[in-house]
Amino acid sequence: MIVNCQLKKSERLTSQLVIEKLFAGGNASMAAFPLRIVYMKMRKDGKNGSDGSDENDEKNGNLVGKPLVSILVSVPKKRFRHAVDRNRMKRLIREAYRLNKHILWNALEGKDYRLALAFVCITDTLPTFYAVNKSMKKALVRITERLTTFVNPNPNSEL
RNA sequence: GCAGCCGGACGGUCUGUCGCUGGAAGCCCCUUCGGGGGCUCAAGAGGAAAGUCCGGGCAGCAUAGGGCAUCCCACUUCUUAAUACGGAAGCAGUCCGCGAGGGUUGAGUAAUGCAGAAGAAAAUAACAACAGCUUCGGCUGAAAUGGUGAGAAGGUGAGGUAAGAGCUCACCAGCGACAUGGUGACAUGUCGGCUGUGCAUCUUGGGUGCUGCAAGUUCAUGUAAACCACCGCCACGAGGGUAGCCCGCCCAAUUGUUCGGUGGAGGGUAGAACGCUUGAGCCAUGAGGCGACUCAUGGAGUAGAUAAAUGACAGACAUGGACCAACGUACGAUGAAUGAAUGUUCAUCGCACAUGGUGCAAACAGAACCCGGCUUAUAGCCCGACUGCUUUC
RNA sequence: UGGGAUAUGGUGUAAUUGGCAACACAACAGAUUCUGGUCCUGUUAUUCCUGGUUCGAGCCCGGGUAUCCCAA
Repeated sequence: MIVNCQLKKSERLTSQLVIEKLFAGGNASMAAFPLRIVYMKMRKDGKNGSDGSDENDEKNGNLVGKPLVSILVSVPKKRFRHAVDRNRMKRLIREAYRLNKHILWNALEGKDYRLALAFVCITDTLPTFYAVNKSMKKALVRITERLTTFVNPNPNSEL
């Protein structure tokens, strides 16, 4: 199989420090209707901050290391009151990303930074999978365009 | 057949492609030898997982002991790990339903207090009206009638009387005593005196430590102000602790509080592992019991995430009701023919069933330490008991 | 996930064993004025919803709904 369609636990964003940094402000964000996407660049060699330095030291010899992109999915309780609907929305978003992640990964091949992504749901009604899939494709294409055209859209991440 | 009521069971199935989570006794690759990755294999949400209304397990802290207060519970007898939450079978009242049934209330009232407005009066009754006497001002008797109110001194009828009254009698409601039946709540009968309603305090009986897996344990990182021990100085005090009070107990003029110093111990932050899933559990059979339930025997059985897995897409089948099609069967209505008549035959219409096709519907809802109960939300379907109406025999 | 609290006009708050739902501001209408403001008068409530206890419920007791707070 040429296109990698897996989405493991290691590609999920779980560190509280990185999440706080991501939502602290100054990071680029964009809306694609059912979703709002916040993303942030991180240095690949682990000099970005104190978040993962020791882990990178451990795995320097390993070629795999950390994945190129870590993601986070968030569905607020205010929009969907029932846990069933929240779970379904998260599953739809995860599925759409899983099937379209090759767009980003191909663009990031050979670059010297990694990416942290957050998908936030901004709709009140449950969409179909087709709608989510369509807007996910559009959003990922737009992100790759931005990354290639603007070399440094986010000066905060260098500090 | 239709409508209903009570109890119980269930709450989609299968295939393909791509994925997620933890596990393994397998195989392969990498390795700093700690481990990591891939393949394969079998497993992976509920009847309510929900609300958090109760209780228990489990964990930590506290705790010599006793009494009172606070707080909780309250028809009876059982039942459960569980006093309270609950469950079963009953008792008494009340409301709804034609009924099967359903809802709801119920420890006691000896004492004390309160009961707005209305009303004469809300409990030592007397406004109008009644009766007797009268100097016509009133006095006396009595509590049936009127009006107010949720509630007006047991109710109805008869006797009785100046007028009246449980004053007397019969029946009824309530209270007490006795007898009988029942484990009991109570029921029935006899006798007695002659009886207001509601709430609270109260009385009686029983019970009650606090906090909750973000509990708690371990590891790594790491060093504050709170805490403990010792020392010092100035000032104040005779007591302090024991969860509210008292007794009791413990410490205490060699002390306590405040302040300063030294030492011990380790708070916060970010993280990993354990706790973490076999539990008062489930199913079957037999026995006991009206029943809830209990006992015995046998059997099956890997959800365990942590910014939080159990999914996405495509298709098939089953289920439900809707529409359409043609034909068949059964029933009913109308019309025609025939016949003295029941009837028979034909045509049209309606309805039901079976067949095929089309598209539709398919609920409520997602484990987070575990368990039991309750409550709430639920499309549809099945089983059993029973009720009402209609039809046939 | 585990604990806990609240809901009263448009807004902010009251309401004493349970007994006529009150106050301020705002809005609207009227009156006053040549007009506007001030002042005066009036109107605006199914006490979050729904059952129960009671003669009577904002208050007491069940069950829902919504909002908020605390604990890493």
